[in-house]
Amino acid sequence: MKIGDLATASSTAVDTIRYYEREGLLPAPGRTQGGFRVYEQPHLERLQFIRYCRGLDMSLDEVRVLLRVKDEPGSDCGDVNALLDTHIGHVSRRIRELRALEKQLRALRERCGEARQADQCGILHGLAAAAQEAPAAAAPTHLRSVHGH
Amino acid sequence: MKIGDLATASSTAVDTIRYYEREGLLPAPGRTQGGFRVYEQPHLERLQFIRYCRGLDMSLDEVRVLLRVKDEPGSDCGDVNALLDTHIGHVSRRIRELRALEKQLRALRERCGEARQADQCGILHGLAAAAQEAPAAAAPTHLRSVHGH
DNA sequence: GGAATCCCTGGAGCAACTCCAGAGTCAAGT
DNA sequence: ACTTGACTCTGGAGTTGCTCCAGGGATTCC
Repeated sequence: MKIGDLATASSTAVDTIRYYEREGLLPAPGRTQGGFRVYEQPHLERLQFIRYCRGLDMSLDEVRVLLRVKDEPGSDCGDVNALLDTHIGHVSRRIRELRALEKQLRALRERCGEARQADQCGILHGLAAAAQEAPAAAAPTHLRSVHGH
Repeated sequence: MKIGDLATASSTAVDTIRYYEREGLLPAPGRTQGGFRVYEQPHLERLQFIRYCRGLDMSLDEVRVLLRVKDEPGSDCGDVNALLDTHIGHVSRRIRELRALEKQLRALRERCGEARQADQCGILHGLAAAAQEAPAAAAPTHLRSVHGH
């Protein structure tokens, strides 16, 4: 199958497939005489594995670890367990952060019921005051995504 | 004050301050004869406002909207309310996504109690099977961060 | 006046793609 | 056989919000 077929079969953009190849996640496939990539079933399965892991919010580096263990059937899967534990930790921390954030945002939103003049907007005032009064919290303390830091 | 003082006072990296200036979030300050930036109190307040909003996980584009309204005291703050509502929506959707994700990950983790040979690892098997059996879910359906799409 | 510390600009690099231009290849229809 | 249209190729730039140089100049302190 050609790259377009693989893209359809895996619901992945063609550019993303080529990107994974450059990144060493997918092995370089065969080529036609004209230079088109030709994929087989194992490529599809590997790609689906990668996409599924990405769907679980793993980074490509994390996926790389999984693939490396997967590629050596005799190896020990301790790394996989550890990776998953760490990843679960990241996800639940991020959930806690976002819950706190949501609370803050809802409190802020309550300060301005509906549109008025900007200089009387409770939200803008609230933000300005909070920025002054909470200099420690003024710097972002939480992670942007589940990965990071 | 010079850029380093502003950086200290706002817990912001010097590079970040220059970046905000390039991005038009902070007005270009005065300069010494030698070309050093010289900031006044209003700069600090504006920067703290920006950093606080970033701490609330707003994008710089969102902050830009807030600042624009803030800069025109007579204007209507409807945009601010709308922005906050949208942002709260993003955050709570992201929380829901991450909760579902956490559940999936914990279920997966249960499949391999401790380290064994990779080809018998319940996690790797679970991932491979899920990738096959859930072709619709194979493509990431959720957002990476609270922003996106 | 010399050293240490600051500051300047411009550009590259991160993650994980996405989108483009300009050129070549392939399959189907006539 | 030839044309058309859809597909594919490579290489490079753009995205977000910074961060981290290198190779200079400015200031300040002793």
